[in-house]
Amino acid sequence: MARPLVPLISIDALVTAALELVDEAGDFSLPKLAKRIGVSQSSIYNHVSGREEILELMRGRIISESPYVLEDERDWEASLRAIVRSYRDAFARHPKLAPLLVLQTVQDAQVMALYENLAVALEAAGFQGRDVMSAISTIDSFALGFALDLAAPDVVWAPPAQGYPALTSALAHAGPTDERGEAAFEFGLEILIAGLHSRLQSTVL
Amino acid sequence: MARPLVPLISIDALVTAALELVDEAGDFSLPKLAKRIGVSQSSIYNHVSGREEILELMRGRIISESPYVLEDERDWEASLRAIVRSYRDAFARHPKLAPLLVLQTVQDAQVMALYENLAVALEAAGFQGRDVMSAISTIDSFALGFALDLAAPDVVWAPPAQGYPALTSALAHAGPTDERGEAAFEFGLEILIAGLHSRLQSTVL
DNA sequence: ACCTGAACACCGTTCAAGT
DNA sequence: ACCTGAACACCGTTCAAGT
Repeated sequence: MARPLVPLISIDALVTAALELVDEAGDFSLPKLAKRIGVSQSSIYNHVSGREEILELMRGRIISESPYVLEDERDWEASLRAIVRSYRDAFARHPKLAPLLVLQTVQDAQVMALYENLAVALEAAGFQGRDVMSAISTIDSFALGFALDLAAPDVVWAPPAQGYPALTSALAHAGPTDERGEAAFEFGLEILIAGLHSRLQSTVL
Repeated sequence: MARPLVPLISIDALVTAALELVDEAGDFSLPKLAKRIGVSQSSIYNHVSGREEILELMRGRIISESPYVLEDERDWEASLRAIVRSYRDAFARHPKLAPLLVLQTVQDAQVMALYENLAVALEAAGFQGRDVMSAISTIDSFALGFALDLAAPDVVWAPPAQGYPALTSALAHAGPTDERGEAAFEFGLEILIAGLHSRLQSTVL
């Protein structure tokens, strides 16, 4: 077979299949991707520059699948909540994807727009100068960290029976895994916002 | 050559060489590691179960190279600062390592002890029940996120000239890269602690 | 116990050849 | 323009063979 009348591959189908592989197995490879869409490995390169671009397309896809609405530009707290929550939800639907993306620089325009909105909200809040960038970093670290937490459910959460009493007791009170993740995220978001408020007050004075 | 009188490989030398490779190139492979210590690829398996164990050993190494001292058990804020700072410093010395470790579950005892100390400090602060675990998750996300930030210096930080005014302006005020990372971490740590304080007050009332 | 070399089943990417 | 198959340079891991 050579060139077909209708292309066998679309970028959309490519991204969908790659995302399915990641959701199922935690990773994807070009051979497996090719097999899934019934095409030869090398023909993928007619649509995409390589593995990295596919990863970046996946980032764009999940971000756009989890849109956020900024109701009132002046309510920075609501904006910040909406943005962080949407970012986290995007990865909650594809937890295995987060670890694959941390190796790579963001290029997706949607994600860039998300950070722009964050910067706008923080200026509206009253942050100035270098603090705007510091706050973005902090929020970014927080959101990324929680996205990764979703992919690694038993990082801390299975200590040996002996020798970690406080940790074991904390775990016993935490409830089942999914609730725990949800509760932790809500807790963290409150901490973050309370911390930002407190910082604003001490700067203004 | 067969079995030498003195082993050619020590785990210590293995980990050191692997860490050098990661620091230099952002990754390591068994062939390259073998070449660096002048040994054949397969002999590595006489000392270590495989790639994953080497990664886990690297985690242990950098954590133990960045010790923390808990001066006063009752001063939870100081304890928390010391722990988070030490964790972050460990990765600051080997920024390229962080992305490689997020794919993997923590098994290192030193790291487990670090979380135990965190749990103790949070209970001393007055957190109870599921909040202890939520607070650990939040601190963990924060520390991990900042560690990753060190490895990806230009994630957000190079937006296109057009279309991202708030982000571009924030960047302009942020200063050089290294200072920016340092300032952001200090800012974030203050936010985190202020947020935890605020949460404690509102729960007590 | 510890090393070697060969082998295996995987990768991502390139490229000439086809229509 | 878009597909194929073969080729290349890489992986991680296993295993029989040596001392």
